[in-house]
Amino acid sequence: MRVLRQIHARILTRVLPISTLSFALSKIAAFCALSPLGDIYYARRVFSLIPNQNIFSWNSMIRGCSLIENPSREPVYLFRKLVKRGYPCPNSFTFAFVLKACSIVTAFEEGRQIHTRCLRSGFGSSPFVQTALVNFYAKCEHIGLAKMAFDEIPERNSVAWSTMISGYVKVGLFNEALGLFREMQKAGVEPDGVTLVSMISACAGAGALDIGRWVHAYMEKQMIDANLELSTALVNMYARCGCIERAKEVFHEMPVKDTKVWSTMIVGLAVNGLSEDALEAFARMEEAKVKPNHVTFVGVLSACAHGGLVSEGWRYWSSMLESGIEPSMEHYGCMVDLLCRAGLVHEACNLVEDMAVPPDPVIWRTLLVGCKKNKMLDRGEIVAEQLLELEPLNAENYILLSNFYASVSQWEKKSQVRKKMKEKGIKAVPGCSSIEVDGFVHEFAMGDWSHPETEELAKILKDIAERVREFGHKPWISNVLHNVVDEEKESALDEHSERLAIAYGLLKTKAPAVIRIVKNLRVCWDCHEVTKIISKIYEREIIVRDRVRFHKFVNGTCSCRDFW
DNA sequence: ATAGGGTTAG
Repeated sequence: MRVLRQIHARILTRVLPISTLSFALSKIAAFCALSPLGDIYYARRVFSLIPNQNIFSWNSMIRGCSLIENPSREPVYLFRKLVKRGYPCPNSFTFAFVLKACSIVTAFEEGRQIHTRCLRSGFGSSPFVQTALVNFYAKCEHIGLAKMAFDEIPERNSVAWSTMISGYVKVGLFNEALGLFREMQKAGVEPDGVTLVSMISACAGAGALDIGRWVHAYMEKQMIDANLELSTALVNMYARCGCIERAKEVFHEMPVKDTKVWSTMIVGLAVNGLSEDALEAFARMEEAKVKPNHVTFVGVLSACAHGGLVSEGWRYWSSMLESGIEPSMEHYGCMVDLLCRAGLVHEACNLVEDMAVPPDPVIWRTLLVGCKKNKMLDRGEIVAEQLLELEPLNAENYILLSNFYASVSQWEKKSQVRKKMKEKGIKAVPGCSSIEVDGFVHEFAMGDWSHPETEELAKILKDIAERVREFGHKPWISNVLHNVVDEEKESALDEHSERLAIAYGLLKTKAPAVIRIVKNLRVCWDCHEVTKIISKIYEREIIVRDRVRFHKFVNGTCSCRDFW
């Protein structure tokens, strides 16, 4: 920037033809706006001094303002100003840049209007604009609109496909992402490194280990360089598929490791129940002089929470504050979780009271779970009141409170909660589990019998139920409605989605293949018990990833040591 | 005379 300022000063001392001056200033403005070494304030000043600003300078400014650290809607305002002035005329670059800006700040309405204007101006057929539109709608989580924009692209290159695939990943539609990749291959478009990063993320989200392994092998076959992004995605994928050994291998082979991949590894170890290893990795990270950030500490603190390591948790909490990281909601969440799991609900409440910002629903929910586990009815009711006031339309809250009342035999209050839920027309998020078989991810919702192989599935489920009962297991019925007859209660538990997915795994795979399940909610106590028994009587290793962590069931025991 | 779309950790 120092040299640039000198050049700028020299230009101003000379008498130059206006077009030359304009060109020189526009180059200076572009550098200041776009280079990582630039200075957006300087760019704005130079831009305002350019005689006859042409479209190049406008485009640089629009793009530059969206590249800064905390982008605002400034690019959109610049664009509006440009349109209002009527000169110079926006081109396809302008639309691509401003749409990108809208995607960064998720300015949905603004982007929609720009889309309309773009079609009117005849730039709807530019492949760059088309891809920018797909990206914009996907980032705003309007995935249907993104898909419509994608479908309208006549010639799709790998960038267009990657955009749509990453869009699906962004909104959690992992199976759709995997399906689109198959289509991409059918269409004969070669995936590149960026496509594979999104694919690996999709596999991580879906728990699709076999496809993930395939992508890894494909990468090596095509000699696609394992760069930082790809390696990080792989570490994450293996860890989130319960293959922590493979995750470690990829991690150790990396020549350069940044904060993100260290954090990935730490979180991966933590969710796999390897708390000590996660803390050990954190120590190595410090030795390697890689600076931890707020995400790293989320991993470290959650490792402490899952391992029940209270004093360590406080120690890392202090060291986080010392290193100047402001505790975020998630950090408080980890600490509250840690304290509640250890039965220190009062301490958790004190911490929440000391928070500088108002607690979010996650914090209240964690506290409520803590109160439930420790049967603290009065405290729990106070917490529940806060939670329902903050989030009156979330079914999960009512179900949690209802189960809380059930666990302390407060049947009257329990039915009141259910009634309130019904009155408000709130529907529970259905439990959903998936399993990957032969390269396809099969999804099962609770009590859903729409799977094509439903008859065989029913047979296995019956077999499981009988053998589990013979084994001496008694379902814990207060977890379900108390006002139905006992038999019905048991069958409702039998139909929890993970049971269906496990049954499908038993049907479709043979020992010693591991049965890997991904669940969208946390496992209930009964399912946890039953899965332990299944692992023993069917002699199969079963790995369940629930919403928070892994359970590895082997020969009747679980890696979480019944602490989750 | 000048430039561009898709990617990694909670």
